[in-house]
Amino acid sequence: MFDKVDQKVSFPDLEKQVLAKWKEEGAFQKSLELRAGRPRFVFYEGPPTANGKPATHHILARAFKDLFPRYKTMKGFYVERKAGWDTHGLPVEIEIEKKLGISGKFEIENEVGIERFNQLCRESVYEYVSDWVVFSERMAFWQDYDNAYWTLTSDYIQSVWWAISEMWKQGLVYKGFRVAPYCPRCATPLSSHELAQGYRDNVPDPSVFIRFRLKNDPKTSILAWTTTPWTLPGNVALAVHPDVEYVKVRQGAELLILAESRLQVLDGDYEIVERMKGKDLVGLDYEPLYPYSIPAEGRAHYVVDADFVSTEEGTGVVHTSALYGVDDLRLCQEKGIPFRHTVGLDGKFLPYVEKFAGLHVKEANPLIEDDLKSRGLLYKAGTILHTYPECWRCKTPLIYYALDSWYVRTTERKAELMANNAATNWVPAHIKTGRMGDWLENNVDWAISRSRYWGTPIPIWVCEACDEQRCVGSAAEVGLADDADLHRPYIDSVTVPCQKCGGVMKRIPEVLDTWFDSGSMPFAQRGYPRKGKKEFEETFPADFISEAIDQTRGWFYTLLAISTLLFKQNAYRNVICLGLVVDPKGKKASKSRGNVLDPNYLFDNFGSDAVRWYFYTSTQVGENYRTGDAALREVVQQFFIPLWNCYSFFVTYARLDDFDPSQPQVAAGERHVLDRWLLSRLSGLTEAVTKGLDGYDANEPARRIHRFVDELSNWYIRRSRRRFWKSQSDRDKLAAYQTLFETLSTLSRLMAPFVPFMADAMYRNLSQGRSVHLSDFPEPGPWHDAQVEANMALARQAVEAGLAARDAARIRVRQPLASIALPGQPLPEEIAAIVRDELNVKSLTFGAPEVNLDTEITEELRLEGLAREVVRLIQDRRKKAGLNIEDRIHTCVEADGLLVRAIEKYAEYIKNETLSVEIELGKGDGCQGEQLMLEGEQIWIGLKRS
RNA sequence: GGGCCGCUAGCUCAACUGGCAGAGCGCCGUGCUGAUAACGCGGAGGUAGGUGGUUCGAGUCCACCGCGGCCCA
Repeated sequence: MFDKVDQKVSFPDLEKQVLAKWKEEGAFQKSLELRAGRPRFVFYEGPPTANGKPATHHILARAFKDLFPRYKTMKGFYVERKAGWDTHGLPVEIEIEKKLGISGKFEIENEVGIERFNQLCRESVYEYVSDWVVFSERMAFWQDYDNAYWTLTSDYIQSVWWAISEMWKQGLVYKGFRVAPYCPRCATPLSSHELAQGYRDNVPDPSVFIRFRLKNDPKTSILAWTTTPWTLPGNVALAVHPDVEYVKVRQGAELLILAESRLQVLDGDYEIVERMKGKDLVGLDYEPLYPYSIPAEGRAHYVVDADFVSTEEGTGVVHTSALYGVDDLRLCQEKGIPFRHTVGLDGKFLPYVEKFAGLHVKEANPLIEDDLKSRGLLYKAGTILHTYPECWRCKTPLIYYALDSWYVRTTERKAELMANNAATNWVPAHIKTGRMGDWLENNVDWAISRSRYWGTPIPIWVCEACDEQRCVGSAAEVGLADDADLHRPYIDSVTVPCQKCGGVMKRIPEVLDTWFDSGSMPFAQRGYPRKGKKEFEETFPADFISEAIDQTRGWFYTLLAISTLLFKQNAYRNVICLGLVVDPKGKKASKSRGNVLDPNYLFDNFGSDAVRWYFYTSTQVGENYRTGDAALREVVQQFFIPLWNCYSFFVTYARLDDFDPSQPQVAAGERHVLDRWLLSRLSGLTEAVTKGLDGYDANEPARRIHRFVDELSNWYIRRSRRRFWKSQSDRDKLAAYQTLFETLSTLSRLMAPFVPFMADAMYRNLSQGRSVHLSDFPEPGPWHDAQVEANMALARQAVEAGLAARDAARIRVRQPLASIALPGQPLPEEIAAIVRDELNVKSLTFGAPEVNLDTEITEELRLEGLAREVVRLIQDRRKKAGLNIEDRIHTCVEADGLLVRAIEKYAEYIKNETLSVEIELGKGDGCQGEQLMLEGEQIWIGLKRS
C-alpha cells in the first residue's frame, strides 16, 4: 500500500524530509557500498576556496558535478567522491589583512609577524567549511566530506613538493623576470584579482613623442610615443609591426619615420618622401637615448618586429623597455636583447642612472622630458586622460615592473599540452580548439612563485656561499618529520648543508601559486607518491570534471599542465565547461549591483531540485544563465507541479483500489492503445536519456523528460482518467494501473540524477521505501511501437483540427454532435475512439477534403448535452462541498422542461458519473444546494453524503 | 588591443549536415475541468543586432561593424 500523497506539497519541505531520511540511513555511504568492487568511474572535485560563503553559481557547478556521478552509480560504477578544500592563497591573506586593518608586506612582516599572520589564515579557512557542507548537502551534492583533501596538510604539501622536484629534475624550473602590476609604495606586485578592483578612469599622464636618431643617418629619426617617460632611460629597442605601412616624411630639415595611418600626430606640414613596410625597418640601429639600460654585452637599440604593435594610437612604433611591460619583456627575451633594471623596487631610479638617480619615477617624468627636449630629442609633449590601474590599498598609481620569479618551462612541452588537450572531450566542443586551444597556442611559461606568506612554500634551497640550488621533494629530505608544519615562517629557518661546497643552503622566500596546489590534486589528494600509490593509480586520470568557464586558464589548465609534465597525459578525459550565472538582464552578479541571488532564498522558495532542474534545462551548456525568480517559478509551475500531480493522481486512485504492483502483468499486447503508446514513449525516453548522459549532455535528456511529463499529464492521464475512475475492477483498469506504475517508477529513476529529492520521494513510495539512489538506471523496455506512436500523433492532430472546427462553429465541447469528417487516412478504431471521445462526436470519418463538422443539434443530442451539463454542476457542488472523490451522495434536483427530460432519460449515466446513489426530484430533506441557471433555465441542485 | 561565446516574438529559449521561422511564459478571445498553483482551441506579436558577400535558396556559410558576457593584454 502506498502512503497518502498530499496533492498540495511544499517542495522545500519535501526535500528536507528526504534529506533527513538520507542522513538517518546513511544513503550516500550505502550507495557507495552497493557498488564496491565494481569498475570505477572517476570524478575529481575542483576544490572551492573555503574562506568565502557558497553562492548561487556554486549550485550550478555542483549540480553538474553531482549529476554524472549519480548517473554512473546507478549504471553500476563505483564513484568515489572525495571532497576537497583549496586553503591557500591571496584571497585568504587579503581577508586577514582586512580583519587586522593592515595592508601590505611591511605591516605583515614587521607588525603582525608571519607566524601569527599565517596562523590567522589557517584558522580562517575553517570558518566557512561547515557552511559549505550544509549548502552542498542541502542541494543533494553527495560528497565524502569526512575524507576531504586539504591543500594545507603536510601530506598534500609534500606531494606538491614532489611534483615540483620532478619538474626540476626535468630541467623545467628556472628563475627569471616576470612583469606584474606593481605598487612601489607597498613594494608588492598585485594579482589580477587585486588589479581588477583598482582601475581609475580619466587619469592624466604625459604623452610624449620621441625622436630616435638612426645611427647611419642622424638626420632621420624614428618617432615613438609613450605615456611613461620614466621608462625611456630603460629603452632597449623599438618595435614595429612587420605588415603595417610606414612612411618617411620631411618636416623642415629633418626626416621622420612613422606609420602612415598615424600621420595625424605630426605637427605642421610634411612631405612623404618614402614608403616602406614595417619589416623593411627591422634591423636598423639607432642612437640610444641614455647609456644606462644595457649590460656591456649583446646587441640592443635597433628596430624589431612584433605582432602586438597597433596603429590605434601613438606612431605605430612602440618604445620597448624590457622590464616595464609584459610585451616588452617577452619581446626582448624572444629577440635575445640584453637589459637591466633602471628602477629599484622602491620605484626610484638606481644609482647608476646618474641623471635621475634616487628620483621616484613619477617625479622623474618631467625631468626626463626636459632633458630630452634640451637635447632636441623630444618631438612634442602633452597630457592624455586614460584608464589606469591604481593600488586598491593606497591608491598609488601602479607601474608595470619585472620582478624575480620562478617559472615552469611549459613552453618546452607546448606540443604535448596541445596533443593532450586535443585528446580530451570538451563540452561544449568549441572550448577545445577555441578558448583552451587558443590559450595553449599562446602558451607562456608558468610563473609559479608568489612573494607572499600563506601558501605552499617553494621547496628550493640556495647555497649562500656558492649559489648552488636544490629542489626537494619531501619533508624528510630537509630533515623534517612527515607531520611537521611546512608553512612559513617555520620552513624559512630550515637550512641544509650544501653538497657542493659545504656552505649553508637557505630556502628561497617565495610561496607557490595556489593554482599549482589545486592542479596537483589528482596525486596530492592521496599524498602520492609517499602514500596512496594504489589509489592514485586507480583514479588517474579522471573520467569527468566540471567547472565554470573561468577555469579554462585556471584549474583546467593547471591540471593539464602538471599532468602533462609529470604523467604525459591529461588529468581528465571529459570536462563540462559551464557558463556563468548572471542576473535576468544578463549582467554579472555583484554585491555592489545588488543583484546577487542568495542560494538559501532559492532553496527555501523553490527547492534545490528546482534550481538544479533550471540549470540543466534552461539553456545550452556553456551559455550564461539569466537567473531570477521568474525563471524558477516557471520551472516549478511547468514541471514540478504537473509531475507531482501525475504522481499524486496515481497514488490517490491506487489506494482507493488497493492496487498491488506485484500482480501478474497484463501482457503489453492486451493493453489499451494509450498504455501501449505511453510505454513506447517511455522506452524511447529511456533510450534518449541514456544516450544523452553517456555523451555528457544534460540538457537534451532533461528537456526530453520535461516533454514526456507533459505528454503523460496532458494526454495519457487526461485520456485515461475514466479508466482509473470506473467502479468495476477489470483487466483494463489493472493494465492502466500497471502502465502508470511502470511509468512513474521508471521516470523517477530516470530523473534521480537530475532531481535527487523529488525522484527519491516518488520512488520510495512506489517501492516500499527503497531509495531510488540505490536502484539501477532503467533499461529501455520492449515496448517500442513506431506505428502506435505515429497513429497517436495523427490522432492528436485530428483532435486539434476538430476542436478548432468546434470553436469556429461556437459549439462547446460538452454538447455532443453527430459527426465530423477529417482529411487524411483512417485511423484504427481504438485510436479513432479516442478522437471521437475527445471531440464529443458520435461518428468520425476520414478522407474528407477539409474538416467537415455536422453542427446540427437534434433534440436527442441536446438532451445528452444537458445531461452532461447537469453532471458538471453536480461535480462542481461535490467539490465545493469538500467531499472525497470516493464519497457516495444523494442528489436532489429541481427543474422543468427539457432539463427534467434530460435528467430522467440519463439518470443512470448521471448517477454513475457523480457517484449518486439516488437522484431525487425536488429539494429533498437535508440536501445542501443552490439555485443555478443552465442554458437559460432555472435548476436547483443539492446533495448530501449518502 | 587580441581571443572565445552569444544576439531569433514583450520575456526565457529551440530548430541534425543551408531547404516554408518554432515552443513555453505573458497578453487577447474562447472552451474545458473531481488530477494539476492546470489544460485545450484560436489570435495578436518577427526587417532573425546591422551591412555586404557566397548560393537556385542563408537564422544557418564567409567578411566587416554594433551590443552583451568571459578570458587575456
